Amino acid sequence: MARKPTLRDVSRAAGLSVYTVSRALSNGDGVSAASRELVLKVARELGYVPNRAAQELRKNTRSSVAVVTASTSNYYYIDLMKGIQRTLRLSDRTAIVADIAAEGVYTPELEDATIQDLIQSRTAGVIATLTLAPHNMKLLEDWDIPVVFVDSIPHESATRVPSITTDNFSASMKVGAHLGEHGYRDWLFLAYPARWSTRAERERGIRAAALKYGAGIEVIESENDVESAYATLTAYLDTPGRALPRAVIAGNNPMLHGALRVLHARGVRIPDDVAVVAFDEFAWAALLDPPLTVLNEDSETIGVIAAQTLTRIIDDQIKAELRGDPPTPAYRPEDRRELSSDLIIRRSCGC
Amino acid sequence: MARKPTLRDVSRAAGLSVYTVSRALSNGDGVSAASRELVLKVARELGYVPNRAAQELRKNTRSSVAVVTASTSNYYYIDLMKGIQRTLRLSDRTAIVADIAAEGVYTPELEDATIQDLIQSRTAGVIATLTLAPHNMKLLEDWDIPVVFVDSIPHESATRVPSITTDNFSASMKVGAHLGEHGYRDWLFLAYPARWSTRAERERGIRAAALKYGAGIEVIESENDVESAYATLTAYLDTPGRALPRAVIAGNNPMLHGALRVLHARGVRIPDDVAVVAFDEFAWAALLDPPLTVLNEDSETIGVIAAQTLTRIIDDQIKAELRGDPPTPAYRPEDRRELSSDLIIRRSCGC
DNA sequence: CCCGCGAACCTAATCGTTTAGGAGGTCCTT
DNA sequence: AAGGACCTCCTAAACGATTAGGTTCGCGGG
Repeated sequence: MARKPTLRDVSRAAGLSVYTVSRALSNGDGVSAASRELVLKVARELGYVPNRAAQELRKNTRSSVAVVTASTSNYYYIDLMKGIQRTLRLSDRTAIVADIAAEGVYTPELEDATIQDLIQSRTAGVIATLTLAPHNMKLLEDWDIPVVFVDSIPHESATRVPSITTDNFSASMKVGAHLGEHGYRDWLFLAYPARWSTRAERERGIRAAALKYGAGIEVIESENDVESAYATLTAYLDTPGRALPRAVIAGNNPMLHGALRVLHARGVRIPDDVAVVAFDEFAWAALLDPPLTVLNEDSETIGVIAAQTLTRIIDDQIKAELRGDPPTPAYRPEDRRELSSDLIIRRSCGC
Repeated sequence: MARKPTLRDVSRAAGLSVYTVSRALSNGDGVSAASRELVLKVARELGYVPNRAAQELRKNTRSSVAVVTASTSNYYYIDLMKGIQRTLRLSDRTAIVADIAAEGVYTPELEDATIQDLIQSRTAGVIATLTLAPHNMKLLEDWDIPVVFVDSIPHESATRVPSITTDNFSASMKVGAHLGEHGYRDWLFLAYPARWSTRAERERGIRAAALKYGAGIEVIESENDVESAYATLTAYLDTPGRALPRAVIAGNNPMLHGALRVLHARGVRIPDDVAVVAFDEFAWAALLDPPLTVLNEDSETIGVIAAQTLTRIIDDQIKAELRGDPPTPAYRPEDRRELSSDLIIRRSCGC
């Protein structure tokens, strides 16, 4: 098309003012049935499609929500995104994913740049899967952009911000208890960085369980991707004088993947030589060799709840704005939800 | 913040016109070093962030690229997206994923609505992972929105449109040949709908191989998700008088998942009772029980190439526009790329 | 001393919408 | 017949940026 048709083109072709055309297309009143029909017909013939940038500029609205993640190699995000997308579709919003990890590695600069970018595009809201830097939370607050945390919780300076998480402490206790009941007394927790707030809770739960069952617990930390997990665990096991632990607890999906790869590479038998349990159930867990005992965080549901919460806050904001009130996000205490999760017992624990 | 600072606010605070401020912030010339510094300082103090909707409207540019998919439950997309994101980041563009499957099921209406939505937001370009309806291709063409296909190829009415695919025919031949050399003579191909053009190629290759090795081949089709695959295969096997095939070929990732679940549920031993091979290598394939023999489509590379191709076309478009030429996407014949792929032989085939 | 030129800056139009504030016309009520 | 109440439709001002086309001013050359 040489020049894309605009409202004015439709207006000229229909012999009506742009006002009437606009109203007709947006289903507003103040337009006779005849005019509306004419407008719709002409618009169709011309192939008119409204320009969203112009609409958003004029109406001061925005239609997309950003999901901020790092390390998309985490398969857990698939289900999460599914839940989010499904829910957002109901209110005609779209999700864009903003990954603050380049080549798999997180950098604070990239986090800052990403947030800046989100503000530039005046995102309607943010769903964050990891704890964001306080100054970035401040920025989002300044611009009245609501944030909902998922899985991770916000930095303590932002306690009002909603979060949908699992009760990671109890969950970890369950994991530890199961290991303890198997009689294992020598555990290794393969953890990811504390940037994901779940890390601390999970470690705390595991440690509490270890204490209760009189088990020894070692915690090692790796970057949040498969390669790092592989390297970290290998280095740990290769340290002279170090014996295999009796049980390995993988902190999340990438940690699990890395750990399984090193155990396979070394010909270690699971669960006979070492038992393996992990967080974050995912589609293939039951089909692995052996089938994996994992904690079932229902991440699709978490995604749904997060998206619903965010949607509600955004809608409230819009209403407030119409009333002439400031569009400060109205967070409610009950938006901080903590779901429980079950241990799905399969074979890798020794059962 | 009560009212978000705009260019005008910065202009007033700095005592300079909006023109000067705009030029200073966008690093243009015609501004003295002193003024530029002042502007930057004031902008920082006020927390000014440009409004992208206004910029895009005025400059008639757009910064995001849409990835059109259906059925995100396909794990194969993770690597693809990784490649795409990584590449787009280089040119300051962002990817938004537009899923044209609601609750996992594809509908033509949703495809139309999605395309309409992409045009409304004046997307810079589209990466399509499945064949789009001809009228939607027409629409995108009318709006000068370049499209690059990935994995699938476009409908025959749009032969000039680029596509980055694997050579599915040869690949399928490899799969079939390997099965043939194992001496298996009774194959079942679990396929997804032909909306993904790979389906036809893959079936053709398998059939050719079956012919060559004198094997019997049955093809059954399911919707492109795990549940459907499970149901379809179960129904097939439950048909009275039907025996287990000697080899199952899973057409893609969801088909594989469904198939493995029914085989596990029935206590069928792999590869002793039936051999399993699949398309689309993915992260967990080597850790399954047994480790899976799969075709290695390097989907991250495909993503990179697709994003590079699209980026180049968009940049050419922008240049053409600056010259005053029409912004018709300049597709080149060499943009139709077909990569080869290897069979990764593990254990599920009987090796 | 005057002219010309370039740098620095400004005014105002523009991108494609939405919408406040009227204007004109029809029709009912009294 | 006059006054209102409604519709329908229009004009023109936003929204927040970019930029074409001036204007002003200082300075160097003739």
